[in-house]
Amino acid sequence: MAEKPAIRDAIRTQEKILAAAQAEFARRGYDGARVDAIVTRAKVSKNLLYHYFRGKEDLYIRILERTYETLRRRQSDVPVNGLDPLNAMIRLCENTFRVFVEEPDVIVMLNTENLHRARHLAKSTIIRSMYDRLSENLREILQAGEEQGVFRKGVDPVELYISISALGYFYLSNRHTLSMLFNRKLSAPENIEHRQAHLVDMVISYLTREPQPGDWTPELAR
Amino acid sequence: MAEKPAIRDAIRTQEKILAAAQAEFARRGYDGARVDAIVTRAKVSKNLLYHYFRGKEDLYIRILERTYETLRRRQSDVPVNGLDPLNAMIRLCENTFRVFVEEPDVIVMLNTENLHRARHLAKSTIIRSMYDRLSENLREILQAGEEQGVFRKGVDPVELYISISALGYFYLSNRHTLSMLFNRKLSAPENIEHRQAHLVDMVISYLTREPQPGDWTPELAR
DNA sequence: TACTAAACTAACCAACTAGTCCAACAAGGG
DNA sequence: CCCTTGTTGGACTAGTTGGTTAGTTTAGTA
Repeated sequence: MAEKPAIRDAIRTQEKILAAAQAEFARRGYDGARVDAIVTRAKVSKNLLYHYFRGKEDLYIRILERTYETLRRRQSDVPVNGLDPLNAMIRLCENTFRVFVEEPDVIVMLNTENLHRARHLAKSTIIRSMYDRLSENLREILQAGEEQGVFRKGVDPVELYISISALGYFYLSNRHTLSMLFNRKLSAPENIEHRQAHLVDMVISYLTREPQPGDWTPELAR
Repeated sequence: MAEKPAIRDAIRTQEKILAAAQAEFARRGYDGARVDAIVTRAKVSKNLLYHYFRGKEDLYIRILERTYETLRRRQSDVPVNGLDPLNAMIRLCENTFRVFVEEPDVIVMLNTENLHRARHLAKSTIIRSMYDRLSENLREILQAGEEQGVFRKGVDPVELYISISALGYFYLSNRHTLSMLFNRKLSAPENIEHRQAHLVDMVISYLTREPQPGDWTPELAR
């Protein structure tokens, strides 16, 4: 902000390349991305890319790491502590959804990485360490809610986190096909808002409903 | 069945090519898929592929159409009619999830198509016509449940369908990264079963809970 | 048996793609 | 002024990739 757009700034240049790489990978996926397209986007010569980075895969892993950093930072930069369990949970839901809405690149990166069966994620020790705190955090909220009698008992934190993510993620990641099939523009702001409310509604309904035995047959033993 | 594995059988050969193409596209996505890999998988010469199909994209669209056919057929081949709303809904949830579990290619194909922003889907009129009945069907179940006082009022069928899909789809499509981050093998059969029960639990909890005003602040107007 | 259409193949091609090499230029600090 | 560091340009390669050409084999039929 205070600095001029310096002509020769190694860090800034690398940042430009990374930004271009992110845009390209998030647009086309790993196999669809073109190194030439990245250097063009970054307005940088090809040599420079190979000067600062080992190559396409190296660049991809960097972007993947940044993706998870963004995800975790934005999920946890909320003062969830200090709130009562119900409002903490609502906040957590809204935050998770908001990240996906405001950082759409995240979704494509995660999809791409899953297409590759988490091959690159396996190589990155940094990312895996970021998820230790999450389920712990979630467990605390759940336990507090349980003790206060507002949440049902025995909720699995991981399963719940997956559900919270799922309700927003799928809506956004599959919005192109869904919009076409249901003739409804899912990315319209009012629909996004509506989805957020629906997400919160579902999660809280689930948590605040005491499951009655014999309520509905589990149907597992068919 | 009655026929021998005929040496020269045009239809059978095309089927072999399509099967190989599906395997390849579902494994690597559109850009990662290789035409050479398809002909090798199909044990067929390359030009035969170009004899029967226009090219890679044509083949891809064929597979995409088959994907949606499978999806819709397997979702609706259940006798949902005749059941009470609650059990009909449970069946619908289980079916939707089961398709994703048993036809994992579907997930990758849909992800791939969304990466390409439904570009190919837009070209296929056949697929779009398959989704007219779905939301109608869902609306009927919801209305019946509403009238019998077992479901809450004013549920949006499309929003609900997206949620039902989401809870299973995301779990499976992102299982590679999630398994690694949470140190839990999501594709283990017992976990799959567990997820199915959780999915049904969430959906039914949502539907059977009458939302109380002031229950939790919508938090939309911050 | 001669002929034909369809089924099928091997070899090839032109375009593309990730990555390299080398020579040079530009800016700023000492 | 020089030296380090940042940066560009262009030509190049080795391997891939989607797609084509030119031709062979097989089954059915008259």
